[in-house]
Amino acid sequence: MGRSLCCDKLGIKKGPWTPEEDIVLVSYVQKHGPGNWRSVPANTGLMRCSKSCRLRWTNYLRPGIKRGNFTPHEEGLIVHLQSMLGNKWAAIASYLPQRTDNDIKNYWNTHLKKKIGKNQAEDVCHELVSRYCNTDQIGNPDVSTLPASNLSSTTYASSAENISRLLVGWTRSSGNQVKVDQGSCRSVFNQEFTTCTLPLKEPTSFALQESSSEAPFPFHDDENLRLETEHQPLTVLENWLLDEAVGQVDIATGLCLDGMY
DNA sequence: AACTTGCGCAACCGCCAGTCG
DNA sequence: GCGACTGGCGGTTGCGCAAGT
Repeated sequence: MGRSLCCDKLGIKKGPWTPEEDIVLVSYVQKHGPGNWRSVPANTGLMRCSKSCRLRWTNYLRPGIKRGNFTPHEEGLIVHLQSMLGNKWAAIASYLPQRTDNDIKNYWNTHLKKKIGKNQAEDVCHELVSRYCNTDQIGNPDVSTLPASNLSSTTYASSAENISRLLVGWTRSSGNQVKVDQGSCRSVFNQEFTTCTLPLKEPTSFALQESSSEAPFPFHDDENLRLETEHQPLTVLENWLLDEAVGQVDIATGLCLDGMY
């Protein structure tokens, strides 16, 4: 038998936190700062284990937490990061500082996983990665171009560093190009054109720059893009745009504009 | 109105890694 | 080096509520 868990101790309360308990915990943390959770139950009289106190603080009471609906931008970012990092919710959360890893995990499990099939999500996100990230000299995405903000805390900073290391392994292979025309798109795989129609209901709602027939993709003929040749990536993109009800997408960056236009 | 079903989310569980004596 | 302890993380559970019948 392993050692007993703290929450197995007699008298330890489980279940939802009451407002009174929240007040006690917040008051204590405001006075002493987060950390040393072991001492929290002992010094506050809370009949909760230290782990429960820490979780309650980090997932619910911590200042700056944004609750409520996820924006299309956040949604896209989660999908994108999940495809690169897998279920590393803490790492993903480091790029959405106002969201907790628990929130992101819940949102993924209850919304995004259903919306986007596994393979589809992967492909969509490869598309998004191409647009979110600048690349370094050898084609690796530059994580610094991701909208990671407010990385000043040590936890978030170290997570961001971990992501940077993970991203090093993500490289682009050569030989594929993609071009987009307004209302339709075509992809080129190893010199072979495959065309898939993009039946935009309202093409003008997308932020096509200028009046050029070619959207300003962030990569050009002389750049390389990793795409699985057995897929129709832009068909996936099409589904993304139509099914996810993303109102406006900047084709150049892949960013959901979320009412910016 | 009563009951059932499905969903969202807060909280718990178990494992792991780091630290300390 | 070793074991105890703590904090962090990802997976899972179960309660409460809304929607459907």
